Amino acid sequence: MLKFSKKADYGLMSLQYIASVQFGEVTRARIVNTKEIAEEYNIPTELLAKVLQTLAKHGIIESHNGPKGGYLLARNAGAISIAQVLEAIEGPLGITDCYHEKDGSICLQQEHCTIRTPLLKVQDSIYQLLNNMTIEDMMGGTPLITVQSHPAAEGVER
Amino acid sequence: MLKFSKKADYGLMSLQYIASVQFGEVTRARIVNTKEIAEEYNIPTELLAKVLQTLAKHGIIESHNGPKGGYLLARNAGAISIAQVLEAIEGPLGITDCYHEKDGSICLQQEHCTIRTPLLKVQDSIYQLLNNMTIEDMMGGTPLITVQSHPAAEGVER
DNA sequence: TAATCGGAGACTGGGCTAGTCTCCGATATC
DNA sequence: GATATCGGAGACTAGCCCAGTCTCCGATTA
Repeated sequence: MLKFSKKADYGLMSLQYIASVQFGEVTRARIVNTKEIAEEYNIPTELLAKVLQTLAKHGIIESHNGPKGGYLLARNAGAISIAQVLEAIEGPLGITDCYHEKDGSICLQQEHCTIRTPLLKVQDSIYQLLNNMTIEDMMGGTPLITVQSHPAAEGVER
Repeated sequence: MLKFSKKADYGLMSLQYIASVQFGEVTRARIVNTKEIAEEYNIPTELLAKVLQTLAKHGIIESHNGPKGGYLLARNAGAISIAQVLEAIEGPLGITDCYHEKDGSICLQQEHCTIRTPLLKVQDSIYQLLNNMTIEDMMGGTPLITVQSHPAAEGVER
């Protein structure tokens, strides 16, 4: 449940990669193109292209056309939150349908719905969480860590 | 993004309703059946039946067969967390596929994946959030509140 | 001018969600 | 004990959306 789309994963990986190349100390700062990222992470090139185009359209990265073209972060990695990336790729956060009834569809439960308000609090909390974590925060991540499902958290502890 | 399934919504609404009938002060405590909840919230009866069966199978509610049968909360509303309900209905929490590779499918990005560890922290935070809110907490909710998308939270503020 | 990049649209297959239908077993009531 | 009312469970379906592919275009650099 509550899964990110693959596009979102790809987006986050790409941003993390671009940031590491652009601001990392290992190699000299340079522009990064779609193909390079796709090969690095084994992502289908043309799908990744769409993701990066979306991020560029939302002003998260800058695109540069032509040979030797590619992408650069539009602002510092510490100024790009996960929430912004997810919203760009997956659209606005909405735990429940009724929080953005764009298509005019009306919630049949609306008349007696009692979970709308409390769930909105949950949604806002999650949003804060995602909005407070940035690409920069993600860059300390060590690859190839074996991860167990969700360790501690079991039952209601209050 | 990050949307609950309708089944999850239905489950939460039902639990809230059952709790209000079972522990509420308005009417005398009584057992509640599928049809009653379905009519109250305009939910397809047979779909709701499946949801309730799932919740019963996970020990969140007790089922009683036969005429005058129905459901009761298996424990106090304060001891049923949203996380438990969602896990019963939608399966284990997994922000990203790689956190439960049951089907043996291997993440192609695994070799160089750098977002796995940081995203796991996000996931755990969300889990804590959902695990700390209970059906009882949801029962103060006022129906028919008009809700704007997500008000405050804008940009990265730290 | 040609090669290399991003931009953008149409298109497709597959899986999942939401919902329906049908039959079965359990049990309260008369 | 017969019957009506409940939950239990499985098969089935329509539709949507995600993931991925293909194709063509425009921009830019060498």
